[in-house]
Amino acid sequence: MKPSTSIQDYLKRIYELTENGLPASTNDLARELNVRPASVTGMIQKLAAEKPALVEYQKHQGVTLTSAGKRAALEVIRHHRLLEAWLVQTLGYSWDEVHEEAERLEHVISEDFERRIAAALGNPTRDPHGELIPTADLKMPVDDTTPLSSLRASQSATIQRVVAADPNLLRHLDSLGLTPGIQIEVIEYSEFDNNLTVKVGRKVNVLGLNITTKIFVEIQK
Amino acid sequence: MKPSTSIQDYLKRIYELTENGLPASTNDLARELNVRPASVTGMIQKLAAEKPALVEYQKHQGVTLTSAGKRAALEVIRHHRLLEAWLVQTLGYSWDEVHEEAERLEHVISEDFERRIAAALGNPTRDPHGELIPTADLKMPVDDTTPLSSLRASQSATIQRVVAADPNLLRHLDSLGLTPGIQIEVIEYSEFDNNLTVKVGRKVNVLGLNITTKIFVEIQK
DNA sequence: CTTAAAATTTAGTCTTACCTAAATAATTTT
DNA sequence: AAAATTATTTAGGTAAGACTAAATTTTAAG
Ligand SMILES: [Mn+2]
Ligand SMILES: [Mn+2]
Ligand SMILES: [Mn+2]
Ligand SMILES: [Mn+2]
Repeated sequence: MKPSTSIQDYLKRIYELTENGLPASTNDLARELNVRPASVTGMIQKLAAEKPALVEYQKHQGVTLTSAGKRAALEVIRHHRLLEAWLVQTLGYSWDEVHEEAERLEHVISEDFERRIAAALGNPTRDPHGELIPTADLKMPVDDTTPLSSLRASQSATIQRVVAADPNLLRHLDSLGLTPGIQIEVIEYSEFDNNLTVKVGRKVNVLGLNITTKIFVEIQK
Repeated sequence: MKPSTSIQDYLKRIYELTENGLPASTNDLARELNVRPASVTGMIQKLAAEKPALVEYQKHQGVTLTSAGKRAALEVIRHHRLLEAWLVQTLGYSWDEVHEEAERLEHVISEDFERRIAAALGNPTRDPHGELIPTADLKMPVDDTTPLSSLRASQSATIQRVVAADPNLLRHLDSLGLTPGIQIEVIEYSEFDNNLTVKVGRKVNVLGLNITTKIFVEIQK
């Protein structure tokens, strides 16, 4: 049976919070899901009791996904990211507007709908923010991008991915031309404040750590 | 506040069942909603108690929509029919496949999404089955079509609307070329079985009442 | 190592939207 | 007009998923 919308949201957040290899804490989940910690404990216990279990859970030790849970999470994430790509491509949404809409649609589209938009988009590998889209057989491709913050003077790169949810930040980056697919070149690095001076097209901008750690690039050889 | 998915479905069904001018019965609603009559009574009482009331209800006398209820129903119907049109246009769904998908999406799309697809489609007035789409300000246009069953020999007409939910019937009609926008001409009428012999393109078919009462046309002057 | 603070879990409620079984009302049949 | 049938409502439950308040554990500080 297909998990409820609530369960899908829990699994998706657990996936995201455990990408660093560590279990997700009750509090972190509560914050991400806009729900009280007590509710999270209740849901986690339920997910751990499902057959097959969707999460691995030890009291007070946080929670991780089982393989069944991970599969269900990737299913939702695939829907979400394909939807974002599709809303941008076919309805002219901007990348700061798509998230909310995809957040609701992801739970109700059919597998047929999923196949149709994937095909219509040419089976894209990244969403409008550059996040990798899980494949049709629910494997997450490995991301080999590098944070812009680790580049130094004279290095050139292509922006692959921007990790930001805040629409204001996204619009700001858009206005600077810092979007996936764009070529950039690092002009200067300041070791005191970690600022990077970056050339984008013919414009040059000085970017702080708060921005350069959120942009992931592929370095030019 | 936006009504729940359940309430939206109740209001939509009540709208449809009361289009003939009569109140909708508990049993009919239960059948349409795949729910038990007792559940319908419960929900109806709740909808009648809302402020403002969404339905008018007298015990044992059936239920009708208030103006607030009708507005909420038209909102859902507009979503449904725009979605159907859009799924057919942009994702290549056939008219027998769209209904189910739209039935789920209608509850979760934003008003922004609604505006975008309406604009992308050129503000269409009918969905793929020819059903009228409520306007953006939630008025239902008047339908002035005539059932094909009432035409007689030598009359010509354009198909406007096909009232059928059964995918098999829809596919059959599609195979006969009986779809909205198509020109037809009545060759012969049989008063014994009410069959109509109809020319569609260069093909001629004999259609029974079960089909001719489901096809609505605009008669050529 | 003991205490204070923070995180987590338990216990008990609430709301929504269903259900079944039983009671009542309305409609048909005889 | 009474009896039988059908439709509808009431009463009492269940399941999901949230919440608050209180109890317990874990972690951090002194
Ligand atoms: Mn979601
Ligand atoms: Mn899927
Ligand atoms: Mn429909
Ligand atoms: Mn709307």
